[in-house]
Amino acid sequence: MNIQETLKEVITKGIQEIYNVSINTVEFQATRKDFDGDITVVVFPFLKVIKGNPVEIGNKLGAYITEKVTDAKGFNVVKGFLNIILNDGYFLNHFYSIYPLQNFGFEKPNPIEKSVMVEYSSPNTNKPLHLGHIRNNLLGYSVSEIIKASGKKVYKTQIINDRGIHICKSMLAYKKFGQGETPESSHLKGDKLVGNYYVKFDQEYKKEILSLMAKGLSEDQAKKQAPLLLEAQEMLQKWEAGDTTVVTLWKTMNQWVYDGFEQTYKALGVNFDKNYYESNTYLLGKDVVADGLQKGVFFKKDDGSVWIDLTDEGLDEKIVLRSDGTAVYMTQDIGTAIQRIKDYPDVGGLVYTVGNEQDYHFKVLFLILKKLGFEWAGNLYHLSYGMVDLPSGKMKSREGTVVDADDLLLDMTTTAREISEDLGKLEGYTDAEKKTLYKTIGLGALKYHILKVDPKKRILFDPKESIDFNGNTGPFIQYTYARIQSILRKADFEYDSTVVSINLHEKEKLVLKQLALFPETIQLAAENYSPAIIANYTYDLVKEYNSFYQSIPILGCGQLEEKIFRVQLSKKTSEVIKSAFQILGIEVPERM
RNA sequence: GGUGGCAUAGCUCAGCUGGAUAGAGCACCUGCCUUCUAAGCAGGCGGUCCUAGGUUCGAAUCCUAGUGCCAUCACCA
Repeated sequence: MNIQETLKEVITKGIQEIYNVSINTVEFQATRKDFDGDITVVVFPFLKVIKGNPVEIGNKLGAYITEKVTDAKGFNVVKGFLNIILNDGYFLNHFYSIYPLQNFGFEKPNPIEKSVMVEYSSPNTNKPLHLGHIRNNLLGYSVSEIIKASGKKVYKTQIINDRGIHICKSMLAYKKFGQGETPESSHLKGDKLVGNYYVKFDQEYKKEILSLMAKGLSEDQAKKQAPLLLEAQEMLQKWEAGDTTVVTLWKTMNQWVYDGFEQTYKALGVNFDKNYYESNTYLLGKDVVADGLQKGVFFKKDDGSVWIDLTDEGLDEKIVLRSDGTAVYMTQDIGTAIQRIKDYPDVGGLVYTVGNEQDYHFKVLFLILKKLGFEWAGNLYHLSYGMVDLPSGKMKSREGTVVDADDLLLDMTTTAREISEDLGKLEGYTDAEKKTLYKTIGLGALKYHILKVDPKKRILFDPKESIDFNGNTGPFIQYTYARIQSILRKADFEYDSTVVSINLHEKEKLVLKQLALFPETIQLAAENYSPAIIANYTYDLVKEYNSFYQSIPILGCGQLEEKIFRVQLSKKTSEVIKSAFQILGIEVPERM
């Protein structure tokens, strides 16, 4: 039983004995640093059943607790706060209960719990990945790992948007202007090459619009009648009809893009258990809609289009099937969700990592699935995150105002190299080791920078201002890890024994307390789908550790038992740093 | 206009189910490398927690109204 439960029992009993009233909750909080004590009981809520002065009640309770609870050695009362001071033995016991654990804080997959499928990335195959995708990928990957660590099996997936008018646009531009260019001939990454033609299409299309407008058409007319657009639409029809030439080109260009994406994913350190392709799923869902129409979940309008009426839920009517019987995005998403549960019957819930511009779409999707009566429909979550904007505003691929993912990753590595070379601490490292390290640090800086922010908040990214490597940053935490590794390398004595008879230093206690919070932090982060909670926890841990590190000697400590304990404490701290960063998708270096 | 999100130090952000004097980092200023890695530590400066009401012993946190920014409301994705 943990100390909080023990205290709750004792307090309940104490209040019964002293005041002859019963209470059912006790409010605890960690004692603030500027007060003496370890755990605090808030007395105010008791005033509802006990009339009296909170300080007096606090004193009586404090005395009762110190008498009954062996781990409590003293107390003080400030206003209505009863601060309880615990014995060092309590902290040491707790430490040795977690010290030997391999994956402290991680819950083993619970066989009773249903698995979760997390979708993230889900790119279009007509342009390269940019900073917005990076946020998506980092969030999706990390949330997957966090849920896993919280005790559920997780499948990572993406749906690749490999068909549609936008794909035809780059295909058409390539056909017209490509002159047989390939990634090999141009030495371009495949996704970059294809992206160039997407931009090219837009440029040529705009020219056509202008010339049509010069001939007297309105802007709207010109946009609809531009020959390039008509041709792209025609291409889409041919694709849907299975036209060999179009499909061959589509396959070729998509493969280029996949190869390019694969490189970027690898560089980012993300992966997937299962890929879905829109070209396979876009027709799914139609049967379900027909079914739902029979059941009366949907209704048909005179023109044959099928809708759902969500006005009762405060939303609008939403189309689920066009009048010509073709599927819209929603149709597909309904079908894909059902398909996923079919493919993975152990999955009991889905998480969609998609930007907050699609909040409405997912609200509707979830409602529809619920109305269709799927029992898992209550376990759908839209991991909605804020946009990554530039000082100039939104990133737009067609206008070239994007921060390219590959470029950014390279920049981060370069910065890491420059800083490392300046500091010059890598004597004895081979060039290959250094290269790996620069990547670890650069990537760590970027990932931490993005993940430490609450997902729902938008991020303003200024390419001119470099991402920090000092303060509340990834490299700072990695650095602390590396410092501890250095200590462990130098600790050339046995430090396996259990230490019992030492007086804990205040700084040691602070580190211990923070370590103890790791398991509940993982659960909290999983419940909130928030890597930011893990990031902030880790930062707090590292701050406490550094303060300890710098104010008392570890290896230089003359007293053997204390020295052993300090090494053990350091070791455990580094393990937790590593675990926490692992679920953020960030690596830690042995030296830096 | 309807709906949703966000608003905390000059800048970037924490602040768990309401609790003590609202916390970090960056920037600026002071100290600390002949002792375990100074990508660090210790300290200083800096706040009408958007505004106005309300609930409460107690509100940055909950409720209402307003303001600002963003998103969304298509037989688009």
